[in-house]
Amino acid sequence: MSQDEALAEPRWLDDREQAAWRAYLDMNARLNARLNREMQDECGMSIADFSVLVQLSEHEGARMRVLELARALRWEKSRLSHQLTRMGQRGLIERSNCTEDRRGAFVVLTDPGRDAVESAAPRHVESVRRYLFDGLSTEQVDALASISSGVISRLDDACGEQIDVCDTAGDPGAAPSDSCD
Amino acid sequence: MSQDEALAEPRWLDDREQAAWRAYLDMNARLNARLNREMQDECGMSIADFSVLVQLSEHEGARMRVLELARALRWEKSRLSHQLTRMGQRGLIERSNCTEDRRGAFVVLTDPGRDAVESAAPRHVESVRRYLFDGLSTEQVDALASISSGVISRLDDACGEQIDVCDTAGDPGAAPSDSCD
DNA sequence: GATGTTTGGTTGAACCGTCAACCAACACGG
DNA sequence: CCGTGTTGGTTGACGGTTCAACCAAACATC
Repeated sequence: MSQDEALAEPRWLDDREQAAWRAYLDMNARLNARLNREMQDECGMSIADFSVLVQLSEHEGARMRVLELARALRWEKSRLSHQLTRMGQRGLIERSNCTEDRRGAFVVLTDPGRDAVESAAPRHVESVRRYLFDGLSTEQVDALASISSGVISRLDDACGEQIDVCDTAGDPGAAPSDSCD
Repeated sequence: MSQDEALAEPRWLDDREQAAWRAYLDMNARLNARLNREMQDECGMSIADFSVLVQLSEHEGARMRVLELARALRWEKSRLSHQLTRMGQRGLIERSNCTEDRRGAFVVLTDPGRDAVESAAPRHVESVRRYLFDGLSTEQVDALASISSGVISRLDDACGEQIDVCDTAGDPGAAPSDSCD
């Protein structure tokens, strides 16, 4: 043990970093938990449901191919497939098959689905405001954005070295326009 | 719909806030995924396993009561119980019953458990450094900390209004000392 | 000492996410 | 037409999380 550590010479976190890391982890866990619970209690669906509905509702025709949706959400296709099954059972979306490419499938927003997302969105934004943005200065907002995008780009870089599910074809900076996951 | 919205008058996020929120969500999802994957691939355990082991190893005697552990991790007791069962099966911890309070149970770190956490810790820190701290200025580190603790305290406040699993008896600022979840 | 309440902890079912396997349809070379 | 590979998508099993129910020991009270 001590030999490994001596060889690897790990640079432990200093006090400030420790404090920041702990606080970040704590915030994360609790903010996610809270937003999810509120969404569940007030709107009867999960944040995951909501994210899917948002993507779909923002897309013209409110219908998308499954993989297109998966890429937009940065989800694995398997996860999305399971999710769609559940959402289909609750009537939030429907699947319809694609005539051009008969392997493919479309996901279509149903009327109840649209109602659900339209009623959930403002409440969700309120929560995000209440817990996050209403307490932040504009500098803090910018700091959060720049920290986040820095981390993201470092993760992207690491993506090349190791195997990972990177979207090879990127539309960097394009596409989605609204608030959600 | 438009009536509800008119009544509730939701303050949508402005562009900066949107950008920050999206970036934050994205960072979160991907950083968690990455850290978890690395922990799994390199050390054969999850971040959850690691967190439990860290708490345990930092505690004198490397043994804790179950609820003490749950409070330290801010986990529900049920979640912890399941987790401990799995970890017990893999030999990372053991349960031993408490003679003073015969309802109670101790969780004890086993030797393999100690080996596992001691080998995992430096690698984990390296990853956190690589993706997060090595790319942040000291101002950004402080900003992250202050943003996080702000959100946490707002969540704590909201805790009074609504039902939630707040630790009523708080040791605010006390206890845990090292890097983990 | 019977009775009710709280505390410490486990269990089972249901839901969610990941992984690996799989299947059907396109695509292309020969 | 036949193989071979790739793409779009689903499925099943398994680990993880939550919820509600449960149990036993402790405590309290009369």
